Amino acid sequence: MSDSTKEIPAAPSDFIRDIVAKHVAEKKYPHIHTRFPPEPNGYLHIGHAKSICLNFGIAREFGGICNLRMDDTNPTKEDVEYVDSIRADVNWLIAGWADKNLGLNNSKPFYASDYFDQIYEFAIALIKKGKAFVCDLSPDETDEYRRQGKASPFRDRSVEENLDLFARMKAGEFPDGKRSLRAKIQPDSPNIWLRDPLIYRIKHAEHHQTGAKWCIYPMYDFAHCLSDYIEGITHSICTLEFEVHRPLYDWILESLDLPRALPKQYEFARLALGYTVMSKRKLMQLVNEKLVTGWDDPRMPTISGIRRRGVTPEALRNFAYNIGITKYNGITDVAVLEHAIREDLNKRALRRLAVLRPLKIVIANFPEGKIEELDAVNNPEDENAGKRKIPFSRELFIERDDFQEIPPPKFFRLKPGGEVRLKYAYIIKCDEVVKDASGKIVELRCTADLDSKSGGATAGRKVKGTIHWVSAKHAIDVEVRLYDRLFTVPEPDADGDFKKFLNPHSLEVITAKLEPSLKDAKSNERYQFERLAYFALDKDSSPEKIIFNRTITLKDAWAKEAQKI
RNA sequence: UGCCCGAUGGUGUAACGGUAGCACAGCAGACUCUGAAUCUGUUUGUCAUGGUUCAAAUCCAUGUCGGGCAGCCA
Repeated sequence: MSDSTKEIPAAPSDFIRDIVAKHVAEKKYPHIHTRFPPEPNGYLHIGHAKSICLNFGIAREFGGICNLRMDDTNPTKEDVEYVDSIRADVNWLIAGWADKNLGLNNSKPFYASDYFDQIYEFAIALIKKGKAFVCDLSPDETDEYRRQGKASPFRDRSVEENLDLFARMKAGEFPDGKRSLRAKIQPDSPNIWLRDPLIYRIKHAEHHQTGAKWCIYPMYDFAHCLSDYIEGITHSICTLEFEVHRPLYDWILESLDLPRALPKQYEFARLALGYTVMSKRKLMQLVNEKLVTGWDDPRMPTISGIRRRGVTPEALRNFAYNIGITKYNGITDVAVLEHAIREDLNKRALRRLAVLRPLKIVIANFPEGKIEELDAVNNPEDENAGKRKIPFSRELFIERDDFQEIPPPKFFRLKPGGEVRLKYAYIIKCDEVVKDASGKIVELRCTADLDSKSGGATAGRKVKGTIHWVSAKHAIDVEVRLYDRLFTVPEPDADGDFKKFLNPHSLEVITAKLEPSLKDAKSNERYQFERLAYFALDKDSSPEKIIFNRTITLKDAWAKEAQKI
């Protein structure tokens, strides 16, 4: 099987795609048009990635377009910093996959705020139809009336008075909260969102896009369906909590007697992932309280954090594909994400030798000063990745974990008197354990079977274990950041304070010994330090100070076995 | 409390009235110059009770459990 056919999974199927496919078959719309509408009030997280993959995936599979739209109707919570991060994250996730299906407005995202003039006109049209009114009730009174299903006493104002008052709201004559524009639907509807919902509120606040132009802003329910209509969206896909809003979405559009086909809203379950939190509020808390280094901290479930950690967009997309789309609110096992990451990295990562926690060994029968250049395979999964040379000498470092003075059963690494193969090099035997005054092992004296090198006379000799190593005088000392799960429990936000479940060991910074070729590591490459984990250069890495992030460990069957003992 | 939505192995998902399948995880084994990868085998499931039907995970009713909404947030 060729790689290209292997890498493109069969088009996924789910209840939303089934609906779209049916509409395509019926030729219900000239073309399919979706949208991804984040509010720029925080960074995108992996839950948004699910939505991006759904919306752009549909556009891609059905030859349509997916608009990137900032849902920016609440200026007091939003910021351009977030606009910029959202653009970067979306572009990164869809690059080379659905970038041709990305709908932009003069190479910029769409903004709901671009439509404020039109939305205002739609509000006036609604007033003229007698379907909206200006209400003088205070916020508290409004709540109370709606709870009781009671009509506002201002419900029956004349169209003229409503028009006048709404114009004066816009002109800035009233303070925040003094009046609002409400849809006139049904004060005692069983659906709260049909109980004459607010569609415009007064907010004397500058907007990051429209500046000081407005002091009234449309509510989500009013702006969203109209933005969809204005952009010609056919399928407006959102998460389950908007399900109860759907009748309002339809009511607004139908009440306006619009000439073109109306968009329809469909809802799916948002992603919940084990061992993390997903709400923007909680993520913001972690950032503000400096419990992480920022929105793009590699431990964060944000797209920027995941990217910085070293995960590729392909892995994230495969994950999104694997979890499916339903209306069931479940919690996805992180193992599914981790599997998608490992599967992707296994195919692409360049293999390298690196020792995280060094233990010095001396090969007594290897001449002092002699250096051998050994051939090493860059990627056994990809022949085209070629080979490289790694230096071998008398003094080496091996992983401390790879030696046990008193080995447990089934330990087939190095032990006193035991043999092990040094990857790409010789079979060695441990002759002597050297300790310091405190009893700590500081060095191992070994001898090598000098014929056992690859291609040598005894190269075929079987020993149970193979371990990695670096040449002591050639290895480079590099900062390596070892990341682990941010939380210690599968559902940190199940109840109470999620912060008490923060994993104190979610980051460990060490100086590791790497094979010299890693001096030239590239930020767009992925590396596997053999037998350990996958790594990528951190965004703060420079030639002067190289920094590696551990993206994810290799599966470790020995750790599991050792636990049983 | 009212309204809305949902329920298939441990987890996530498929089966669209006709053989309950897939992935992850788990377990056992093979292979291995990565205890990785790969390969083989395997444990575990239709929320409950009624009804419709030759036939129900699927349709209907009731119940149970879970989620959402009840901001001038989105």
